[in-house]
This record gives sequence, structure tokens and C-alpha cells, in this order.
Amino acid sequence: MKSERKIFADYLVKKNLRETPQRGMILDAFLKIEEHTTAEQLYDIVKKRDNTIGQATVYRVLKLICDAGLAREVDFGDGVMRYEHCYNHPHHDHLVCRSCGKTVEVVDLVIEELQKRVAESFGFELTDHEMYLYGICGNCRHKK
Amino acid sequence: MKSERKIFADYLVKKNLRETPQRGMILDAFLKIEEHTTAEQLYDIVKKRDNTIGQATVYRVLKLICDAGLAREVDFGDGVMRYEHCYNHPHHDHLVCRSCGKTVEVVDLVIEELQKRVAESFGFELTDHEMYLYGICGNCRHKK
DNA sequence: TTGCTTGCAAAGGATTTGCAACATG
DNA sequence: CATGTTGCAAATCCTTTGCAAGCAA
Repeated sequence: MKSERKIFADYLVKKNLRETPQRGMILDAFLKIEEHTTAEQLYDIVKKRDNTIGQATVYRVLKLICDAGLAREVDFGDGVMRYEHCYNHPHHDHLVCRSCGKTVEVVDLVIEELQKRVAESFGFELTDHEMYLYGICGNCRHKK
Repeated sequence: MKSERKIFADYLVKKNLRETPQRGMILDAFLKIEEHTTAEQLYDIVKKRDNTIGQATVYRVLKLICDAGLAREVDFGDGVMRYEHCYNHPHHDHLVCRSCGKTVEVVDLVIEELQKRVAESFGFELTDHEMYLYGICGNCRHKK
């Protein structure tokens, strides 16, 4: 958490941007949440501490946090962008329960390697990928 | 194309929905396009034949076409939903060029199998998945 | 002081919906 | 005829932007 704040501060300096209480609060709130968050959830949290804050600021700061390499956008295709921690949190994909929404982070190195090969076999140089596995989790299956 | 129309007609009957010239036109236009299409592109095409048609109708019919099993939504994450043929067009994923937007359909059975196993290893029963491979295609790489 | 930041409200873009007029079976 | 269906415009939803006032450096 210390180093994240430092990274953000350094990022602001490097980009000639300013440190403000709003930016600090939003970053702290984001760092405190371990799960995926939406801009609105973050806004609700921060508003409790300072009810004059605007949603636009949350959106703007979230963008900065991503830019600083501390967050990453995750799109589950439900129309709302989610954000997850990026620092000390290497690439991974998501397994999502269609029933309860629970998500699990997954990585499979063999899949990653095969993706690269598939891309290459079509003459593409793979830059990144997105993979969402949807299913029904054990809990939900047993409830039925 | 014959059978697609038949499938759609059967679907309408089964759901107690009606066959209308608009639905026919939109389905035909969709079937004629082999690439991914957006509602707006389809709207532009259909409007040439009948300029009184409304966008809402296109959106509504596109939903019916998906429901009938003839189309499938594809989300490249750029804020616009695309639709692709589904009939006689088995599951596949997409390889997308970050530079020119060109897309290639890909399938890798080993990856598919591994996805299932990864899900199972977390107690999930895989229902479906989405995989988008992003990269730079050969053409774009050589231009630079 | 300089010019980045903020909150507000309005704007945006894609998609959906309410509704009265209109067709289909 | 009873219901679906349509086009229109207004409404949504999430996110972005313009702007004047407010702050950081």
C-alpha cells in the first residue's frame, strides 16, 4: 500500500499533475477494496468521507490510476466497467459464475502459450488478450 | 439462406410472433452480410430499401434473430455491439488487429479443452467462454 | 501567479422503451 | 377483431466534457 501511493505520487510528478485530497482519497479507497470495483461503488465510498465530491472526479482519477499502472479495466460485458488492482498482481483471466456472479482469477500458462501460437499462425504478433470463462460454480450447482 | 429463413419463420410461429415485411428485410440484409455487423450498419442498408424504417425496429429484430439462433453478439469492447452469423457457423473466437481492426476467426481445440479443465479445477461447470486475442497483423507490421 | 483541478450540469453515444397508429393471423 | 408490431421521440445507462470557480506549486 505504501509503494502504491509512492508510485501514484511519482506518476503525478512525472506527468506534471497535482496531488489533491480528492486524488488521495479515491486512490486510498480503491486500494482498500480487493475485489473488482465500479466507478459508482467507489464514488459511494468516497462520498461518505466527503459528500461534495463529484462522480466525474472519480471517473477521472480512476483513469489516472490505470495510467499509473495501478489498476486495470475489466469488462464482463454487462455494461459497467470494473477496475482491479494491477500492482503486484500479474496478468490473469476470469472465471465468472453465471448464476451468482462470483469471480475467480485464473491463469494457465499452456493456454497463454497456445494463444501466442494461434496468433502467430495467422501472421499476428499477439499484444494482449482477454479471456472470460463463464460457468456455474459449485455452490450454485448444489443449491438447485 | 433458405433454411435460415425457414428457421426464423418457425421461430416466429413458435413464439406467437408475426411475420412482417420489416422483419423479412432485416433478416435478409443480415444474412447477406458475411462479416460482423452493427445495428447501425444494418439500419443504413435497410433504410435504402425502405426509408421509413426505424432504428428501434432494427434493434428489436436483431434481438429476435439472436433468439432464433441465427446470430450471436460479439463484443470487441469498443462500445458497439456487433452481430455475426450463427447458423452453420460453429463456435470460434476472434483474433483482432489493434491497428487496422481486421478480425480473423480462430479455434483451437486444445485451448477449448484446457478452458474446461481450468473451470473444473475450481469447481465450475463451464457453460461458455469468450476469448479475444489482440495483436498486430502482418500487413500492419510491414507498413511501419 | 500559472495552469491544473474540481463539481456541476449538460452532453454523448448506444440501446431501450412508451405510446398511439397500424398491420397480421 | 385481438394482438402483435411499428416509427417516433423521449428515456436510459454509463461515461465524458465544458466551464467557471477553486486550489496546488
